[in-house]
Amino acid sequence: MSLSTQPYKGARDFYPDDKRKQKYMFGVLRTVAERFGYEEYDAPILEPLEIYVAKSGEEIVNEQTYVFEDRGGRKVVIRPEMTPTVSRMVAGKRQELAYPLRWYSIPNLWRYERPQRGRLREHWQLNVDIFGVATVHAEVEVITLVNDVFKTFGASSDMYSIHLNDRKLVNFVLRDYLGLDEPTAHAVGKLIDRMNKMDRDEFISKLDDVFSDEQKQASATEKLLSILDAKQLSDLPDTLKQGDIFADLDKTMSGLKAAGVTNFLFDPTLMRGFDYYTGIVFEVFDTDPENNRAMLGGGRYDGLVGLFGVEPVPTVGFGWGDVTLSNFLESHNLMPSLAPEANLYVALIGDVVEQAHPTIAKLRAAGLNVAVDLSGRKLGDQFKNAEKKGVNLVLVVGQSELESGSYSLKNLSTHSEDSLDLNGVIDAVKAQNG
RNA sequence: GCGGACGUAGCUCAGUUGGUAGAGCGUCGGGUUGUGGUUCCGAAUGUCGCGGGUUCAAACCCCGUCGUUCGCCCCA
Repeated sequence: MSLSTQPYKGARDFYPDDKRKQKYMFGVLRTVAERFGYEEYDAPILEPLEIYVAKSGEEIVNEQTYVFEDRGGRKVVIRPEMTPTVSRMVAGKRQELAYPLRWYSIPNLWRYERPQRGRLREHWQLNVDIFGVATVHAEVEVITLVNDVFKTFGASSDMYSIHLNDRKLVNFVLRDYLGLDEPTAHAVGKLIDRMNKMDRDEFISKLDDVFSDEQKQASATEKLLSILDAKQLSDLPDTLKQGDIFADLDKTMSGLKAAGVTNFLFDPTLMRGFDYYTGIVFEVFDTDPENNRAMLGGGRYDGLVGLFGVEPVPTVGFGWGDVTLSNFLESHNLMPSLAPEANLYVALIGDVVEQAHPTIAKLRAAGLNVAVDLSGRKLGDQFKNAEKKGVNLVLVVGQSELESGSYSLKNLSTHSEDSLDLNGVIDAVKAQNG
C-alpha cells in the first residue's frame, strides 16, 4: 500500500511551471489594482461560522463550506469567500479609516463541491472593494479596473463582455410591478438566474409552477418575459420608466463610456447568487464558448459592514477567480511563455566549485539569478540540463577561465558564444532579460 | 448531493469477437575524457486505479470502490 501522490480533490499542486503562471497572473492583478490606488490586505483563512450565517446566502454555508469545531469547541469555517472577512475588518476600524477606502487581496478560498471546469474546491480570487462611495462612480471605477486588467493581459474587447443589472430594478419588478410576495419573488429570482440554461418553454413552465393562479391571471409571465427580453433599458415597458429606477444603471453606463469601456450591456437576467447585493451587480463573461460561465462578478453591497454593529458603509466590490482567469488566458492564447527564475546557468568544468565561488557571488551581488550545476557531469550534459530547465544563458567556468578572468557565455537559443569578462557577462545577462 | 464519460510505462495513447501487454515522446548509458538542441546504438520501467465476481483463462465481461473529467445544483 503506497501513499498517493495526488493533491487533495479539487485542489492543485503548483509545480514551478504552474506557480510561474500564477505569479505572472497575480503580478498583473496587483499591478493594475495598485495603479488604481488600491492597497493590499490579508486575513486568516479561518473565520467563525457566524459571519457567514448572517448574510452570505443559504446553501453556501450549509453544504458548500468546510466547517469544523476547533479544540476549544468553536465552530470554524474555512473561508468560502472574502467579502464577509473584509467587511469584518472594515467594521473593526470603522471610525479610523480614511474613506474612500480602496482595498484588494488575493486570498485562497475553499468550497466543498464537485470539481468541474472553472470550478475547483480551492481557488484564489482577486477581491477588489471600494468602501465609502455611495454614487455609481464606485461601480464605474471598479469595472474600469477590471477592463484595465483585461487590457494589461493583452485581451481585446471582443474576448469578454460585461453584463450589468441592478438589484433595485429586480426587486422593483418582482415586488411592486408583479406584486410577488417574498418567497415567490425569491423563487422567481433563482429561476431567472438559471434562465439561460434552459429553453424558453421549460422556463415558462417553471414560472407557471411558481406563480399563483391570480398572478397568472394578471399575466405575470408575459410581463416578466417582456422585461427579461430587453436588450437595453429603452426596451423596458413604459410603466417602469417612471421614477429613478434606472438612474444608477444609466449613470453607470455613461460613466463607463466616459472611461473608455465599450463592451458592456444591460442584462436583466443577471441575478448573482449572494443575497447581500443592494444595487448594481455585474458579471464578466468569456466570449469563448469553451468557458461559458461568469469569470468574475460583483456589485454593490451597502449593508454588510453594518452587520457588525457599526454605522453602515456603502461598498462596491468584485471577486475574480484564478481558475476562470487562467482558462480565459489559455483559451485566447494570452498566457505568455514564462522564463524560469534563474537567468544564468553556470556549467563547471572539473572540480572547481570552491574556486568559482567568488566569481558566482559577484554575479549574484550584481543582481543576476544564478543556478550552478553541481552534478559534476560532462559539459554536454550540463548544457542539456540548462536547456531542460529553460535557462537560456550558460556561463562556462573552468580552471582556465578563473585564471584568465575571461569567460565563455553561451546562448542556447541563438547558439552564439561570446568571450567576456565578468562585467561583460553581467551586462549581457541583464540585456537579455530586458 | 445527482447524472454521463473515462482510469494501460514518467507523459500521450494503442491493445481487434476474453488467451497473463505495445508504440511515440521522455528518462538513463554509450558513439574515447572541456561544449547541448538534429542523428546513430543500447537499456530500464507496468501487481493494465483498487477490491470482489463470472471463466480453464480477464486490461477486455459484471458488481463495488477510489480518482479524473463533463454537466446539474451552486458559484469565481
